[in-house]
Amino acid sequence: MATIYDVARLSKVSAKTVSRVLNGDAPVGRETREAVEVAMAQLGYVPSNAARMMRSQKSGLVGLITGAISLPSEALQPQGLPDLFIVQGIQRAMAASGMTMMIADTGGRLDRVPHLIQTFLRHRVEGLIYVAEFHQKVELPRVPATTPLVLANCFDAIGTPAVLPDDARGQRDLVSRLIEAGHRRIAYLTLPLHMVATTLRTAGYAAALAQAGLPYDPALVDCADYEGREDETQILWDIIDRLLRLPDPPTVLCCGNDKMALRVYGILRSRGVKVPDEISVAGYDNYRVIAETLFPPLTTVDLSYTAIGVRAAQRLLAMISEPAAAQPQEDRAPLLVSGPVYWRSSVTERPASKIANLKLVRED
Amino acid sequence: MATIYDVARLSKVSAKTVSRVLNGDAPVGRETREAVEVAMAQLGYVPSNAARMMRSQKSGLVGLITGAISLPSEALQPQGLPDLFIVQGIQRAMAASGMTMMIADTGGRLDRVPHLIQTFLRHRVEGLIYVAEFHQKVELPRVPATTPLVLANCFDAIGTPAVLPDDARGQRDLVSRLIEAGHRRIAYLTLPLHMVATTLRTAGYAAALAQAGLPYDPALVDCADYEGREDETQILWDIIDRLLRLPDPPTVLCCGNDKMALRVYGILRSRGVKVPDEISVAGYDNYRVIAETLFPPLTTVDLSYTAIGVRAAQRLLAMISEPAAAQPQEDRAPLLVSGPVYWRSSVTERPASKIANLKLVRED
DNA sequence: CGATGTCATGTCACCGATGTCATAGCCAAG
DNA sequence: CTTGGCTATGACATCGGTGACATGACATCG
Repeated sequence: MATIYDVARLSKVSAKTVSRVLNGDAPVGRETREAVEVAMAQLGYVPSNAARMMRSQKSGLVGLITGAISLPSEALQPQGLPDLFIVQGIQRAMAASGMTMMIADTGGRLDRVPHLIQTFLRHRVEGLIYVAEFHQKVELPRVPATTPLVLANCFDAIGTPAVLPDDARGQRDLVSRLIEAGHRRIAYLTLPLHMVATTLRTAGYAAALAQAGLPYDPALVDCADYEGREDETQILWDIIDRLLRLPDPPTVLCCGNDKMALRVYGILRSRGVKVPDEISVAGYDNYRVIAETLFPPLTTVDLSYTAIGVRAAQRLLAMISEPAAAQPQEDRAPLLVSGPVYWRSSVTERPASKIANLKLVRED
Repeated sequence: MATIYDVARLSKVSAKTVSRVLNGDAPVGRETREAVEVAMAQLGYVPSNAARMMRSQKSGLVGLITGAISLPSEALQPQGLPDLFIVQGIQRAMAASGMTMMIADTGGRLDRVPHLIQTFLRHRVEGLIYVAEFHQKVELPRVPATTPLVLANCFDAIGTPAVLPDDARGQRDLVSRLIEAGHRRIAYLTLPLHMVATTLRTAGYAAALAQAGLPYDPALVDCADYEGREDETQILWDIIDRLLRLPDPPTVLCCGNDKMALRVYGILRSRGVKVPDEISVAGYDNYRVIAETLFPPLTTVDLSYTAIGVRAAQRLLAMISEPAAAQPQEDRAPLLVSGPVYWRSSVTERPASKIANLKLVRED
């Protein structure tokens, strides 16, 4: 591959002048510049970042580590989608800033992370982002203090800057909206209890009720997702059965995520309960493939993973450009990203009170 | 950041000896090695890839370009998932080979590709992979012949090495399996006609029928996806309505993808037609969030994007290690990747012939 | 016992850019 | 006519490693 010296020779100037043409950091005579440009084009010259980096000590690189790492359990949903959306968001923001991204994934093995970080450091990345697959607590190996690190969709015990979904607010917004629409008996089918999102969203659910002066009825809240269990559909079926038999049954089922809502649709359908005429259903994630395609389309909360990615990237870029130690302490707090409620026809505006109940009787 | 000279000074040897410890490419005395290792640890030394690259002329990098680029139309499904799975596969294979991946996405703008390639060339990537979002024909700017390029999920007019899903075979396998299960009237609801996958899968559908000696009935094949049209659910409804009213209606609906199958479930449900008792449904993609979560779970064809990614990476690695021009011409042919049929309970083994028909009458 | 080979290590140039400093030409101000 | 300032350019060192080659100390072999 042609070097700057080849270009210099061909255009009969010094290498330094070619460098000046490349970087435009000093005046270059018009004719000289043109001659150099011709020579570069003719040779197909592409400057070497490696050489440039050696002098300038700036790599223009950021490293991204992703992977399905969980601290508590190893058994997760085998999806791994959210992190990919986050990656897209990060990529977008990084590209806009002129940074090039190096990406590596752990393939689920936490023990590989140190090695990946090492690889990135060899390339002298100017910053690192770690992306988790779902909102969780992580524990990463220390990275040199000179290399800024941002956590996306996760946080750690030592206060590393993080960007997180605002689960509490999302669920609260949704439930508030349901209450506005006239719903009073709102069931909440949660994701596994050990998940951070579950805790936060349940709090959001409770907050919305409290704000509206409605009672929190424990009978309406149940964990409906025991990941990996064979009989998960059966569990969900039983919970729905129990809810529908309540003396004062819910008029809407809030599901832990859109995927659960999809399953709920199937169960309700096989019981002959019509959505939304007889009971409303809401999800979480705005997982469009499901939410928009389901019939009727699903009311849900947007969990904009892309936005989390963008914010994480911006946060990292700020840390890179700033004098490092100059981070005010409020900047250490996690940044919460929230998305809007998407109101679709799976929820009625004026709930049909007890029709679901009647239906239940007919079914039996 | 500490350099090799710092390590050399601290451990009282020459820089070259430190280099030998690092690379293990020449014998180093036991004590010397240990002293060097101690010094490296003490200084937190991380070798600079840039410097190494300058001498060795090997970057250990591969570039990956991804993005929602379509040649024919700009209006696509806003999903962008497949390419991300492919990226995961590539990443996995690359990591296994010791390569580091740089990734860039086009954000949908084809005109950015040259710039991205330029960036990669500056980093002296040893190879490039271009990943498309769905099976399509693309037209990329020329890259220097010295940098191998592989296309994943797409192909071009000039025979660039490619890795593609075997759509024809996948659909043929599925339909053959349906025929084995006793189905004779198999409807096929295709994706948009301009898509490469549609042409190939329709051919696969026809091939399976031909192989079994069954007639190809044009009345059973229809395009059910006019992307972006407002009334797409209506179109699908009308098609299903027409199919169910046929004198000899289908016993199974093969959908262009799992997402369409999800929509079909909704329509059938609202018509009171039971799946699979009254009619069977099959999808394509094995999009697990849908296929496994739907009730009943969906029979579909696995379109292993991850495998496409792995194969593309392997192909690129082969091109990198080989003497380049030594590619036999059969290696120029696209590599087709096929996945298995996932047989789930949305399809009956012995179809209930005309019950769907009766149902239709009742509904009216 | 000298020739040869292997081990362990060092010296030095070089990879391809850029930063620093020098220099030559030109023009305007003093 | 100097002098200072600006433009346009080049010489050279340097970034942090590695390749080529050299060297000294031993061990082995015929």
